[in-house]
Amino acid sequence: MVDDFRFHIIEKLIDEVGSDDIDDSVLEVPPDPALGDYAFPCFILSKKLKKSPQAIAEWLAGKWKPDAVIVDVKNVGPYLNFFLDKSKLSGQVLTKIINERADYGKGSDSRKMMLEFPGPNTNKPLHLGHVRNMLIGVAVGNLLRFQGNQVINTNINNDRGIHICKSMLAYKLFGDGQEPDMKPDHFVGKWYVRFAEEAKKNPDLEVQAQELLRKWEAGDKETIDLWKKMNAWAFKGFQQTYSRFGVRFDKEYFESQHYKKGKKYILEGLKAGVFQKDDDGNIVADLEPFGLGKKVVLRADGTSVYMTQDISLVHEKFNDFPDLDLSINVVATEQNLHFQQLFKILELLRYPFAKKNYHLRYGMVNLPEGKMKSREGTVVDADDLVQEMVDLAHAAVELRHKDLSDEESLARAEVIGMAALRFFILKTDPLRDMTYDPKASISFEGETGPYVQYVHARICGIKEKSGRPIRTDIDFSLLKTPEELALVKLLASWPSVVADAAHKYKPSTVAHYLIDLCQNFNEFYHRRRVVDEERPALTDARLLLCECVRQVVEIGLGVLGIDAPEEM
RNA sequence: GGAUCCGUAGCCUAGUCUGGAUAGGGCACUGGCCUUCUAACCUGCAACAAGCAAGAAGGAAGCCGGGGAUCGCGGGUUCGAAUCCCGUCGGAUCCA
Repeated sequence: MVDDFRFHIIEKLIDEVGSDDIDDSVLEVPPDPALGDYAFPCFILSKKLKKSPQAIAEWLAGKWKPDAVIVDVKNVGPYLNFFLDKSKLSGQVLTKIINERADYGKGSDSRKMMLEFPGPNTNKPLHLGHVRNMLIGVAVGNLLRFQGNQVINTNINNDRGIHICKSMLAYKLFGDGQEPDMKPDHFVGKWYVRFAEEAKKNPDLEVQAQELLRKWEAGDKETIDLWKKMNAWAFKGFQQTYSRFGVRFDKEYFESQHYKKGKKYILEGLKAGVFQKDDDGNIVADLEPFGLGKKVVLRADGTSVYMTQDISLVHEKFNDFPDLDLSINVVATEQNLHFQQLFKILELLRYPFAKKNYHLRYGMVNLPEGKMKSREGTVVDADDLVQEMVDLAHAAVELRHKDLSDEESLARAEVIGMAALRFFILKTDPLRDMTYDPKASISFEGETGPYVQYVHARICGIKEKSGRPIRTDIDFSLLKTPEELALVKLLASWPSVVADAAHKYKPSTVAHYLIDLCQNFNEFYHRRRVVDEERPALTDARLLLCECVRQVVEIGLGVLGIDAPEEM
């Protein structure tokens, strides 16, 4: 909770029983605040002292004298429970928040990190999987930055290969040179779908696509021009989606620019004996000793595989940013083995940056009907999804406010709809597979983004209505109801919560914290009146508490990439 | 066949790394909190007074209550296991 209080207790514990068994982690928070603010379970001393934990708790409770900070100590069964001076606790926590403002909970890490996401293919628009990828990428980036790190956002554009040639071929054959009449990446995707349809009727198209790829690799001008034109459409469309999701990149990589460069690293590795040639002439890495199988790193004909390119890409990254401490790839869990192999190969090649890579994996997003399959047309498009959420939010806003201008109403809908989507995706542990159920995701009640936003707006409303400034010279002893103390404790825990979330790359931890904080706030709000003309001192104290809750909600939402509106 | 991840109420989910007090939320279900209308004859509570009790409709980005869990299963370690270890079953993903 608050370190000062913790250390105080631990120091005194060490005085009593010695430092052998006591460290920072022995204190717990009791399940019910009525039991105490901190607890020391006496089991661990049982063996050494040859006494029952109950007897130890009783003995320690008898020896402990209340002081200015710990006002009471009680033994309950095998636990020794400590009661803090509540007004000292509130004073310390709320003053800290109000002084530090948006920096409350910021960490002091100072590493330089790179985050890579979402790595789109330029032959079709972004889909639901990319949505999860981007939301996790943005949120984890925010988390790491909030911990004090410098974070470089990068993106690898998979802009070459057979799949790109397929949409190119379809456009070439049936496109009649037309310009996009829709969002340009959707336009490109349309030709990819068209290719699949036509290829079913005419298998020769597959051969023609291969031919087109050869021409592309040979640098055929007409093919390159078409490729540039269609990729430009794709990028233009992606850019629109990125900006709606608040995604921006400091550095973009393009597969087409480095896919050939990997070859030399492979040949170096072959020379050094890290790789071998197999019977077919492929160059392979034998990762059997590490339980990772055998992996082809360069085909017999000298063409590259994904692994070749990825080795090359890692080189580029660490060349561009030599002082990088960590490079994080945000990629779905299905690539797990690939990254394990990649990192092991980097290690075998003895690259200095071998251990500075991390695969931040996340689970699949399935639909209630099962897996998304582009061939069966069950892919949920990212742009459609966003629009659907915003439209629903718009309807909800219109329902509540008839007198808003269209502009204001749409702006609110954007903020609320995006919050609903972001929160729905981010509140689940990234590692978990999740089912995207449109019906559940569009709800604005329960554990949702709008629920959290509403608390923020509500507090802004209370402040406004009170017509009073936030004062810090309040009487903290007035905050004594269970609801108020629960809020103070939750606020106190924010720094450790957000540090933990960053450490584990888990935005979901922040989402759950916010839900908890908001539930507690609403309970407080319904049970205790904040603005009370008759009791100005209490009003000031509660207003300060509200403002601190608001501040932390704003920070927390910000970390998740969600706006905190003052009205909604 | 091998590897990785997952298994917690009807459904979704936190907690698992770092073992401790009744396994925390949400959805759905259910009872209430609010507003309006009807009735205002009788009866009851209250009685200084406002009122409450019935029925119907509606509303809520909010609150309170209720039911609902062999923490997949079996074993082990431990004073203590959702958490650690072993085995097993089921699901997802990747590799072959």
